[in-house]
Amino acid sequence: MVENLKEEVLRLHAQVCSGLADPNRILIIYSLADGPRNVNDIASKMELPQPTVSRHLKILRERSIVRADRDGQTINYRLADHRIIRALDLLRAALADQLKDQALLATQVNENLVG
Amino acid sequence: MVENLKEEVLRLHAQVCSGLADPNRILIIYSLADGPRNVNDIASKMELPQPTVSRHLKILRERSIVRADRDGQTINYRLADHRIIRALDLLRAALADQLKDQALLATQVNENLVG
DNA sequence: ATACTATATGCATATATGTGATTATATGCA
DNA sequence: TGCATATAATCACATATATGCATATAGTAT
Repeated sequence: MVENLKEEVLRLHAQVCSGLADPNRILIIYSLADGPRNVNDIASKMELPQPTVSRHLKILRERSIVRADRDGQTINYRLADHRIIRALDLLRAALADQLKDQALLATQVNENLVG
Repeated sequence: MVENLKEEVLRLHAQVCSGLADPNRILIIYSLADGPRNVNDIASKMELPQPTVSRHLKILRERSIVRADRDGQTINYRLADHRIIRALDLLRAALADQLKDQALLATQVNENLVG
């Protein structure tokens, strides 16, 4: 019973994470970091077809990463929880350090080859 | 040029995130939080076939989420950067709050229906 | 009703997943 | 050096899911 609960939470967890697995969706999330945006704003900013953005927003909605508020004709999307930005920033920091280390390693290898 | 760089980093970022998109991989990551483990340990602990775990580990390796160190006959896997645990915990906290809110909302709706 | 905005659907293509069977790699010992 | 063993990775297959785009539908305001 407890195992099922754990598994369910894990599944949800993974579901949230799968919402982050596309570059366009990460861009959308960051574009919402400053405040709400509607679909067309995001689409024109990202230079993507509107249906494509809409589909990504649907995925983000289903995972409760963003919320939709209708305001007249437009629907504004906003982040459901800004901790997602902090989580992404943590991953970016880790990624940056890793790339830095790889670059350093490449330089050292190159120096060894040259020197 | 700068745009290409940004896109490349985003792609990498999404690649890292896609490594988190499977429940079994999240379990593997958490099972490595306490220290290194080899493939068979993880497989028996998770009750999954060894090739399945090996495949997930390959994905995690390709995304530099885990690193492999050979020690004699066994290969021990460890987390490349523990910030990934912090990022996952942030997402879990956000998810937990959200589930709590939903439960609260459900209770309130129920009270309204009953009372 | 009409124009405008946003969402949903259908299709083709591409990628992910789990599992059993097989192969590869490295170690340990004669 | 050569062989046996333990460990891990890969292959092959079926199934499932994700993606992009074009088109169609639904909802809102004037």
